[in-house]
Amino acid sequence: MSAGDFESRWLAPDVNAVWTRFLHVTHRLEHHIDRRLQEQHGITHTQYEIMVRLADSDGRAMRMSDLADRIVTAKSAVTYQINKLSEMGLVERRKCGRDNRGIWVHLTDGGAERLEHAAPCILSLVRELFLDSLNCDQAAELDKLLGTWSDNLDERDRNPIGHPDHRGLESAPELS
Amino acid sequence: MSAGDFESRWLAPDVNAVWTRFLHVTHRLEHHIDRRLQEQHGITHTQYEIMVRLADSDGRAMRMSDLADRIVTAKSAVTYQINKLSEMGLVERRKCGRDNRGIWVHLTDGGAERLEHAAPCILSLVRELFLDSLNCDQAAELDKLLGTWSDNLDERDRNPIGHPDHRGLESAPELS
DNA sequence: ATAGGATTGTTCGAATTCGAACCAGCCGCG
DNA sequence: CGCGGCTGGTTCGAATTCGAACAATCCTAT
Repeated sequence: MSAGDFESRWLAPDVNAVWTRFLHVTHRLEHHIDRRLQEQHGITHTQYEIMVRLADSDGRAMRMSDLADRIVTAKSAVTYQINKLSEMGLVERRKCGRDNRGIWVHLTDGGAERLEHAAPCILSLVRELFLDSLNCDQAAELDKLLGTWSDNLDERDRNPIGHPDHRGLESAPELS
Repeated sequence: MSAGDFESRWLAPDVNAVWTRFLHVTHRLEHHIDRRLQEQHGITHTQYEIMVRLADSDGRAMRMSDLADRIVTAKSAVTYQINKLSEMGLVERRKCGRDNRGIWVHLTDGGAERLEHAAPCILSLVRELFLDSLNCDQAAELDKLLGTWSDNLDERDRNPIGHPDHRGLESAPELS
């Protein structure tokens, strides 16, 4: 926490510390947004995310599974949330002819309206907390990093069993 | 998703898209690590985090409240987890003389051992997914960004009611 | 056609999280 | 002293999440 400490970290930050801070900041960000969203608009961050994803999609609709993938939760959780949103009238289930088991979740007009009411508020929050701190170069750099991480995860998911070409245990067992 | 699309995003990424990707990657990372941790070591990511924080602290001990702050969850959730870890014998509650209501959570020897068993595995995972993709400059840059975001959150928490000097609604109401 | 295998969504019970209410023990001020 | 206000932890009930099991449907290859 001393100035010297900070200075040295700035120049060559401990990579493990970066991961720790990443987790911490990430959680704080989400927690903050979630709370704000519930207090001022009566919806969860998950629900908000679902509605945003729907609004962004062609025909304001998505399949359940695709939603689960985007939001990164269990399918059952999506079912649960869609039930809730459906009861609130913000969302609607419709069968789509092609695939008789598939279901399309549609954002209703009410849902779109509700979203348009909430979005500016939380977008400005995101900007203030997150985006405004990025200059153009940093945004590009971060975007690139996100892409790399995403690719790493993709590869992992494609080949779930531990990489045979990577024995990961020869490196530091320290706990920081 | 086309090559041109990617190219242009690389050069001048849409800031809103950066936030979206950030959320997505963040969730995937945590999900992945959580699953691995449970499958191979029988503990939750939260539990792991708690134990790491304890191991990193002086005397391998922390106060409940401080833990709640670090992990960023409700105090009740910490109580719950500490009960669990305590039943598993990985952690121990002790009163500290000074403040009769305060409680110090200690990492037991068993806990330390368990942690030392799990840590290399998940550290190598974190490296592979996250850290190895950072060169030195990027790590420094990211660290700096994390600091900024953290400061933003600090200021927010210090002054919870919407900043009077910031009217956030004049900007784009688009939902992407 | 048709059996086997994958995919889609739901249901169910268990685990976890949250917030609000609550009980102490600390502190400052009369 | 002794009365309010704070802080640290717990308890409780409600909300949410997860994974596994299930049912229905599609797909592919014989």
